[in-house]
Amino acid sequence: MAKVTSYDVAKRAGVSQSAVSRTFSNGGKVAADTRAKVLAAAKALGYQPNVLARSLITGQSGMVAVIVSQTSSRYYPEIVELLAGALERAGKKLLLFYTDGRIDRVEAVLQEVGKYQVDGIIATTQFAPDKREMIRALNRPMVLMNRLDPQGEFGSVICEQTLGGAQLAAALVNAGRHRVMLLSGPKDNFVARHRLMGAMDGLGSAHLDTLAGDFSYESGFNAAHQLVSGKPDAIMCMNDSMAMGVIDGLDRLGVDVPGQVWVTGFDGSVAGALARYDLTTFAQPLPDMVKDSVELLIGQMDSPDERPQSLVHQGSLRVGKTAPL
Amino acid sequence: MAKVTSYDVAKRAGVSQSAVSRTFSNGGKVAADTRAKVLAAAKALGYQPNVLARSLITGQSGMVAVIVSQTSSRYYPEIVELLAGALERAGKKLLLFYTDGRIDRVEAVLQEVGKYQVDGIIATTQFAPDKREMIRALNRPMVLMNRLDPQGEFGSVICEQTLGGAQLAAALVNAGRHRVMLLSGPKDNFVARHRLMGAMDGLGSAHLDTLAGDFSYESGFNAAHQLVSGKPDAIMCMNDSMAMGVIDGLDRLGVDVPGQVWVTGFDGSVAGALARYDLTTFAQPLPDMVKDSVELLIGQMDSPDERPQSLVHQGSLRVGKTAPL
DNA sequence: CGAATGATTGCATTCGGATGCACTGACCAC
DNA sequence: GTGGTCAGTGCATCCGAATGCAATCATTCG
Repeated sequence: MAKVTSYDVAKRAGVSQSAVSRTFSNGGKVAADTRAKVLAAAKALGYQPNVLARSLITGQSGMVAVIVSQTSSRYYPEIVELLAGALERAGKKLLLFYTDGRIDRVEAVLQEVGKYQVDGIIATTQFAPDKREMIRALNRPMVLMNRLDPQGEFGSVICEQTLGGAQLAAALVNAGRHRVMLLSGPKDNFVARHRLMGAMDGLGSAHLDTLAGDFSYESGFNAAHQLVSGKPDAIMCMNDSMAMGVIDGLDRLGVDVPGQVWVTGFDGSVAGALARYDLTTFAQPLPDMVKDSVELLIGQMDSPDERPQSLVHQGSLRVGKTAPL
Repeated sequence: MAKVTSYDVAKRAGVSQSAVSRTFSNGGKVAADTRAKVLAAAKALGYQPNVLARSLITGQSGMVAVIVSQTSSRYYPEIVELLAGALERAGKKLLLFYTDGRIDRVEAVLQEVGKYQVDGIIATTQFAPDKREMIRALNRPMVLMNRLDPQGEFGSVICEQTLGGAQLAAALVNAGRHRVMLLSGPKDNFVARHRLMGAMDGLGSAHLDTLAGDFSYESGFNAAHQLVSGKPDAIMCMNDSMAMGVIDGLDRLGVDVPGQVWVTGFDGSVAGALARYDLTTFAQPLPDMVKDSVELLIGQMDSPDERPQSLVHQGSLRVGKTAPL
């Protein structure tokens, strides 16, 4: 009922605590019948090794910290869900941290992460440059998702954002769109900046103007009015959530999509693919990216001295009905 | 750079390890200047107390296990996200477990949970009755969300499902719907069963037939054809995800909602409220439920001997355009 | 001025499990 | 029969922090 320790099991099995420990850890040498006795006793008592105690010695807790910035983008829950599955398959537990997107929260979160002896970190958050030392002090393998580490100190898995933005933009221009409005994401956000850059490159003179959004559905919804005031023939939103918001905002204004104006997103989220939205968007291969992130992290855990890799994925155009390319 | 322990801090501050420990734990008595010295040294070295080591003594890890069954319902990510916020505010870390809805996974997950000395458990999963002993053996406070513990051994926060189903059904009948199809959820699912019961009660003779779904968008989409084959005037889906699937499936079949048939959901999810779906649904007060779950859990942690509470929330009808009640 | 009071502090031990080391036997070769 | 090999085993110690207890010190009281 109460706590069962390896000593309890040892006593019941008539062996030493060491034998119990060896039975439950990997490398241990234990005779078959000893192991059997231990397992029987353990089962009878309902013994479960205390991973936290084990971690004191081994330095391995089996937990991976996942840090996501909780922007209102509906994309993040999708990432977390996929990560949960991938980490589970890798035998790791997921310790979840949200930063609310606020920079000051990042520091607090990093402190908390440091207190738990996680085996690694997967982050989709922005880190201020002056936090670098703090992260280094954590001394744990880390993989950034869709954030680039300019100094290559941490592993990263990104999707070609700039190129994607450019491709999407070029496709619009090729399809005869010449008055394109942009709805940007948070200014300090990595993907937002790169997507925007690419989009502007690809649009060239077809670029009408840029409004500021924050990745949330609401910011798209609210921007709809202003976005169409200049009579654009297309609106490029820097993520799917905002695109959905824009579409709904336009609906309310009586503006037809794609009849009067085209709208595109960016992410390739499950939500954006819902039939009633069916966004034209630049889709990131999220399942692959998640899988790679975990593999990269595991790799870094196994060989800490190797220089962390940076993986770049290519996304692909997803043509939906909001911009019939 | 490497690991900094309380001994390192102690040495640098010229005090004992005990003093360091007392500085960082709550109850400790430390003179002001000692504390200052310790804090200075800790800061200089980048010391963070090792929570896992601490947990060995205190029995408190600061982590709460959240177990969700990953049905394909898009509602679960919303729950996880809210829980993350609420637990964070309570100063707890979230250790995330998915069961994939498979019963055999539940046992594996419970074992894993047992190995980490979590302070408590919040679960939205179904537990087979024979797992009861196993859960009891974990000996940890637990709160069930939208699952009822018939024996009142664990705390629970639920929303009145049966009543909700009945209210929604009655509203449909009152609005003149007399040929109503039902799309059920997973057979062994608590909320699915109760919603269905309520719906059938409320419908009475207006109940045409029931098809089996599994809470996923896809199951709704695929069921659309069969659902309308009997010329119903309304389709009640036992969750929002399926309702969205049904609507999209009907779209493809050229069936107009709500023109030819009304469709209702159940949950009150954020996704279902998207303007292009705008579901009529029975909405659970999820933020309140999440808040209560965490409070209940904390309460159980503080006073383990008190009998766990069961909180029942009332949901409310949300009238959208898929069924203009 | 000596003793009592109370606040700090350090020592030693503890939590639960992993592991280096020395030790025991069994088994084999010579 | 003797020496050697090697699989299994237990002992003792360690991981990092919390805490009961006794020791220390300053302060206050009679």
